[in-house]
This record gives sequence, structure tokens and C-alpha cells, in this order.
Amino acid sequence: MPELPEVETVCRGLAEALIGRKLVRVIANRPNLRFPLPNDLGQRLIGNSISAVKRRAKFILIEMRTSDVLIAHLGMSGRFRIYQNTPPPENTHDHVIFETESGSVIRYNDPRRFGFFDLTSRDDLAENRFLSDLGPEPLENTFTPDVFIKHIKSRKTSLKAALLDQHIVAGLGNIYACEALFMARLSPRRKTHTVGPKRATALVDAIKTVLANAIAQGGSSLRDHRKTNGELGYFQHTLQVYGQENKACPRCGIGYQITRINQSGRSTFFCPHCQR
DNA sequence: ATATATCCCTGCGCGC
DNA sequence: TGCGCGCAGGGATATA
Repeated sequence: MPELPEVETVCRGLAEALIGRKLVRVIANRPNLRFPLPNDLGQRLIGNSISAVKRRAKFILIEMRTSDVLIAHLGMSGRFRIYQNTPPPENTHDHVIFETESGSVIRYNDPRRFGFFDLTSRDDLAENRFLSDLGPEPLENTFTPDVFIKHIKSRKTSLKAALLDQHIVAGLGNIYACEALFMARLSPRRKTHTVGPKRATALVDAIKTVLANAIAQGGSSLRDHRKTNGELGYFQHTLQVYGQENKACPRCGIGYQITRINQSGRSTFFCPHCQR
């Protein structure tokens, strides 16, 4: 599932294929994904060149020379695939097709259609409804233990829920939230108001480390996507708790099992022995 | 105001 | 072998 590291990896791939290139073809194969596709997509993008590809949380920002900005979100199952030469026949879930003057074909594929596109301008980016209320970028210096504590101290919720709340810190999903809590030895059930400077520092450090490691490995989901036979990607071997139900805790060893619980409708994996 | 539930959607793995 | 079911979880929206 695409979380921040996967989105970052996708952005880097898109940047390589798109920056400085002019779009000669933009086709929407259906009127909507999660939301209606912008109806002036082709009109505003065709003949326009890409000047930058950026990421904000799990959002991909494709900036055009005209100051138009295409915002893309992968949702749960969205993928961008780039073909330099003759692309294979289109898949039923190839919903949006881009083609550059240099002949690259970029397809947005999304079986579950939880992803979406939005079109705005650089001037309006900060006020965009998807971006305006996002919390700090976890890998930037603006995300500190002090900032984190300030956001969570008055909340009456669990640490796990706080990490998934994009207003508090933007970009974590279920996998990396579980992994960061494990690394910081903190229980996902711990109430946020019980977190002081020491625990906040451990957690903020863990979040940064987990995300940076995942990015360094090219993310986990993208590697999965490359393997069309369904074989799991490299990051699978790096996961300490996510999906490891009933396995021995990597820290506590035999006799201490990774437990799966449900928090606000989502699975949480953790070790009740070393995560307090 | 914040916390929780519901919804969107398809593919996959499981049990019978 | 196949069918139905539950699960996967991004984020907006509705409800408590």
C-alpha cells in the first residue's frame, strides 16, 4: 500500500520521466476515480511542460511551467507505470494515460479507484482542500518532539490513531505507524496525553528512521508492483511487526508473540511485552 | 471541538 | 472447483 516512502519513490520515477518534457496526450478513460476527474485536464496539460515533481505527505504534485499543478493521490491501489518504448495493451484499470513529446507513456492504474486527481495552481496550492490542513512533513526539521507533543497533549486518543491522523503528522499509514511504534517501544494503545519529551523524542526519531530506511529501499509497495508474479518485495523482510501476527517478537524472542488488535477499524500489530 | 463510524472499490485468500 | 465472505486501508463525510 502506498504510504510516504512509496509515494516518494513514485515521485522520483515520475520526475525522471517528466521534468522538462512536454505532454502531447492526456486521456481519461473514465470520468471519475474517488472523485470526478478535472474536466479540463487535457486542456490545461496538453502542450504544457513539467517543471517539477514534488511530494507533500502522500500527495504527488506535478508542477507545470504555466503554474498549473496536478495533484495526484494513489489511494490504496494506485500505481503509475512508465513505458519508454512500446507499451503493452492497456489494462482495464488503466484510468488515465499521459504521453510526452519524447515518447514516454505514463499510465495511472488503480483497480480500487480510491486514488484521485485535482488540478490547481501554484498560487492556490496552500489553500487546496486536500493540502491545507496537513500536519508537518515527518522527514523535515519542522517535525520535532516539541511540535509533536503540542499537537497530541490535549487529545484523548491512542498513539496509533494519532500517527494516522494526517493533521498531526502527514504521510504515515498503517504499516509505518505500526513499525515506528515498535521501534520506539511504545504501545499503540497508549493515550497521547501520557507522552512526555522522552517518549516523544523516541517516537519522532523512530518515525524518521523507519521512513528514511523505507525510502532508501525504494519503498515496499513499488517493489511489489514491479513483480507481476505477486512475489513480495524486499521491504517485506524488513517489517518487524506489520503482518507478523503470532510470530515471535524480533526483540523479545521466542515466547513473546506479535499481537494483532483492531483500532478504529484498522489492524494494529505490536508486541505487548516490549511496547509500553 | 474531537472521536468514531461509514463509505467508496476490487482482488485475494480462506473455509466450506 | 467454485462460491461467498471478510479483509486490506487511503481519506472524505456523516454522526455522536
